[in-house]
Amino acid sequence: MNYWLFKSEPSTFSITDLSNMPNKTDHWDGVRNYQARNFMMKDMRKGDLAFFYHSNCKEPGIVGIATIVKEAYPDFTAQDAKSPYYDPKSTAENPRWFMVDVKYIRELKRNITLAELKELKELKDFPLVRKGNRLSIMPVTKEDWNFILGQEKKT
DNA sequence: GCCAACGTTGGC
DNA sequence: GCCAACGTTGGC
Repeated sequence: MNYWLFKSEPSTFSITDLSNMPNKTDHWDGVRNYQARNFMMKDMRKGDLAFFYHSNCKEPGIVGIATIVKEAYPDFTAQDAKSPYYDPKSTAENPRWFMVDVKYIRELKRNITLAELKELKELKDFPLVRKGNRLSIMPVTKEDWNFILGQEKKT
């Protein structure tokens, strides 16, 4: 089993939005980055766990946990000319972009903020805290996953 | 709102 | 295949 981190802007789609979806499940559309896509296609499996990260907001940080309930399949928003994620180069016959379905598990007891994660020397190799990192989906090692979850109880 | 960092595009 | 120009991300 693998661990992940998913970024989302809460003004677009927050952890609360996910928890309010029917069956607390939604498709994770709009990934338009090859590296993120390749992670989804190659390594992401049903049952994997993911941190839900709020980006581009007042207090960026990890706010919850979700799980993968459906493995990579073509992102239909790429073929919808009205969608902001439309990509004419992605066709039904030869889809370029993929998505997975994720289900809400729980919110963390508190927001583990980016500022805080940056302070932790144990996480200095964690991709999220590296300068200029723009990956919207990234792998998390088991060690980092457990270490970060251990921060939840601290104040 | 600013701007550094980064990925993509397209001319050559 | 190089690389300048451009658009986007996302912290601050």
